[in-house]
Amino acid sequence: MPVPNALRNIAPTVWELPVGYKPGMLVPARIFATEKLLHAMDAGVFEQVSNVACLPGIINHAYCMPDGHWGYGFPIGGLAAMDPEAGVISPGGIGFDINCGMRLVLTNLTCDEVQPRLHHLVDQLFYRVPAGVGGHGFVRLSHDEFCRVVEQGSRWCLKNGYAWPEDLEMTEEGGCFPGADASKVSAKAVDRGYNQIGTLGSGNHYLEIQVARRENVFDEETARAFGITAPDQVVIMFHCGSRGFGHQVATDYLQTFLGVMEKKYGIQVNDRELACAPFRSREGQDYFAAMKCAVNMAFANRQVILHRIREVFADVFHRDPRDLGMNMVYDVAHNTAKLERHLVQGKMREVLVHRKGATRAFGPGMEGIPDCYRETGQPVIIGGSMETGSYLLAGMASGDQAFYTTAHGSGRTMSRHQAKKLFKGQKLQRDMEARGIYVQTVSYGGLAEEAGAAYKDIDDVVEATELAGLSRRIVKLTPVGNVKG
DNA sequence: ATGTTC
Repeated sequence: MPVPNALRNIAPTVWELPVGYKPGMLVPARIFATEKLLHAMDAGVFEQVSNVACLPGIINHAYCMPDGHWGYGFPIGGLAAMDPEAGVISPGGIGFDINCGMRLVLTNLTCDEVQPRLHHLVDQLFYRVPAGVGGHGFVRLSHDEFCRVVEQGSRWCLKNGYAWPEDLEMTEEGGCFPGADASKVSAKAVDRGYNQIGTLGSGNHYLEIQVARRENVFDEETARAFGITAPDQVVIMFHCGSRGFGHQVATDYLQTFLGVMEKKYGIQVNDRELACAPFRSREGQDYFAAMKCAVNMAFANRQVILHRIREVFADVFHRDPRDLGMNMVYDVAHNTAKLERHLVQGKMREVLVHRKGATRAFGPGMEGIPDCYRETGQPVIIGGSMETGSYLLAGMASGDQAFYTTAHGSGRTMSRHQAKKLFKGQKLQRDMEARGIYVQTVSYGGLAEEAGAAYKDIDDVVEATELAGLSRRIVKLTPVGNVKG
């Protein structure tokens, strides 16, 4: 793919489109990538990241991570920090699947211990963690009770027996963004979401049994701090978000913003998909409060899924989940907007950070990460495709160059439509089983869309984040079992 | 991503 002529190489893994690349840019646009990944990016990335650079109140740069690709308004892999007083909030900078994120859970089992029961284990997970479009969960909630879930997130789960106390500490922001207000959420969103707690969803959402092979440990000391202590230790990784609920919240407020952006607030954008409102406006604050509900719904969703996973392991291995060492490493969000304090031009100040397909990666010693990770920096979980593996990384002090943010996954190289034409789900399932990965899916078409070859090489993506100083590799994790939504 | 095109 040809890159724009105006693109300048600032450092080996940093590329910049200067102000003036297109009219209206307030700051330069920065792309983190190796030369190989840069050339694998679609033209939409350059178009979209430079459009983001035109949004009112943007600070420093508009950014795109190494796994960046074309998305709704913002690129997926997009990062933009706004001045909360003069800037805007934009749903396109967060994504439809609000608080889509990753959770990584330990076990003290080895691959050899799991292997004889792997099929049964994956089948049970497939049966007990509902997946697929329109899937509904086993938690029966009234609409009113669901409103408490979305205001309290993981705290609701703790009160209702779905969490261990320490799970909350190992979740970004304790599993609850404060200030969530269910009265800012439409009845339609509540109606779509109230029966979706504890469900995986579809698309690239999955639940995976993985192995930390000894030869894939990059930093043994940090791995140990993250709970990876034994050769061929088995871990569980899953990826999902706020389901139909978050989707409806995003849809509702995109509509609202389109109605007021120009007429009421006089804001012009290059693309209607960048619909936004001043952060301090009524509409902006309402969306922020509703978005937090979706964030908390996703935290609660992943928490209830973890509860179900623990039940399945207890049944399959006839042992208590505590005895199986099923503690969380961490839970990271990769589709959010959040007020954070950052050093901007030598001054600590509050900024509104939009991360869309981009993971917070706080470095060592920073406020807001668990004490046990103070020395190492926060754990960062980056999911690859179901065929090629995933990574556990750590935040770095040099992450300050991008508001302590890193990549979130592989990034697609082809559309879902193309992948479906190229791959056949049933054959893929057989091929993967021959290579030691047992897959269960609700949809063979959906499986084909997620073929490893439809994604960039995860090794390339994490290498780029490390070279750029955004996050460093700790352990590569290899899949042996997968439940595909 | 998504009661996958109100």
